[in-house]
Amino acid sequence: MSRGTGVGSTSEARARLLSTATKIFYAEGIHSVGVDRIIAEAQVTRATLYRHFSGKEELVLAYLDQADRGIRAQTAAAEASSESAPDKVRAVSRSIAEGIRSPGFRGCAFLNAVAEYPDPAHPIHQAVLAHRQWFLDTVTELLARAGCEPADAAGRHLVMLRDGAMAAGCLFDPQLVCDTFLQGVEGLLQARTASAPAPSTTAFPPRA
Amino acid sequence: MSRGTGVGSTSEARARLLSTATKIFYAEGIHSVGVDRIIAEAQVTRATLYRHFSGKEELVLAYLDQADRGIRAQTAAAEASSESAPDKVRAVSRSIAEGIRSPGFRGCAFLNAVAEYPDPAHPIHQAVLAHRQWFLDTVTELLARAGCEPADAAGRHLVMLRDGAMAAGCLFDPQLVCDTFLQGVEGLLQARTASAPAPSTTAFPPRA
DNA sequence: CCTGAGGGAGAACGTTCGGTCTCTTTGAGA
DNA sequence: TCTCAAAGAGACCGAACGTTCTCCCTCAGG
Repeated sequence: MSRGTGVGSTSEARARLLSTATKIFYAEGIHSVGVDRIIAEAQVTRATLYRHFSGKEELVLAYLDQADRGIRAQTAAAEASSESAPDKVRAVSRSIAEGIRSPGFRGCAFLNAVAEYPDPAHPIHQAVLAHRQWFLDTVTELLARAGCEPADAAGRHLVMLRDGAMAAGCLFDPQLVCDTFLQGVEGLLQARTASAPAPSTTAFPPRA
Repeated sequence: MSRGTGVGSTSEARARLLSTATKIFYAEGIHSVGVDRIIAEAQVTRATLYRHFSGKEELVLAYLDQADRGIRAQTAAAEASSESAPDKVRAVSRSIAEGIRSPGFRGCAFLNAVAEYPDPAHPIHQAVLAHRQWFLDTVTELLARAGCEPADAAGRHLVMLRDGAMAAGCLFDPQLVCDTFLQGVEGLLQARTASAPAPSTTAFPPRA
């Protein structure tokens, strides 16, 4: 009844469904949440869910797709915020750290999802692999332009630090995790580049 | 004598149950595996499971406890295999890399479990936190004896690399992940130790 | 001998799961 | 005005979930 005013061509119920699924799947996991819970919280009937998605699996895929788009946009924005290639790497790393520090952080949505779908042939598993491949490629390209040699090894190193930071960010003190991560990135940039252009303030040798 | 589900029980059926649960939970996750599956594969009846464990949750806790004991033993063995403190760090890291390279590797049992139990108050979540705290303390102590300063930052850095390596080890080429991890550990040791030269020229070996 | 615990076999519990169904109401465009 | 897709409401399905139960067999210790 009093649902909404000016309903456009884009389905409002579908948007509510997806945003609710995103919130709950990320916060509580996938297998442990039933569709009853999602339709109740989205204030949508059962039939509406299956009108927009073929099943729970497609809803999960839509959730991951939305997370993927969000991360790509966030990364692009961070990349665009700096001029030099090394500073682009730093900006992307800082945006990752901001995510870890933000309230409600529950780790990497993709690492969490793949822990629940270990079968490599499963569509959800493959969606995670695709996202990770994009991130590795993006970051390797950035490091190459920053003069890191060899760029692929540097890219794997940066991804490894990110994975560790995302995994630990909701298990340890997020601030300490972010500090460790950003120090690691700085060390990586300085050690792998020949010229070693440091941003005057923070260096790898720690403060106190 | 031993009432309830004491750890010291010497029951043959219980051992079969636990080893089967370990295998299946690690390979396929926890929520997605029912007790029917476990009792069938362990060739044990339903009643026998509930004679030894109060429920599925206690079985999961026993699974994690067994994994914890295994990792502690493996770490102790690696530690004992070397003389100098820095070499002990290298030996522990190498044993981690061996695990990642070994067939059937499906990531860190604890990171996988905590992805399915995000609630910090849940006993399973807390078991993961306890294991991680032990590992951080162990590794920090080792790095302190290796002359790393400050040891706590170095410990967090090493744990972050390990977490990243364990997370990626079953998503990328394990060999590349191990190489990246061990290079990261070597760089950490050389950069954080006062005695080592550690100028940024030779901090990270460019290529193995 | 008897006893009693451990285990096998399996029925059954109530709940929740993901998914399908019918029927009605709504609201915007032709 | 009429039409039709979107959405609500909710009954319903078979299966799987974790759990409890009864009954019977076996075998070592008293």
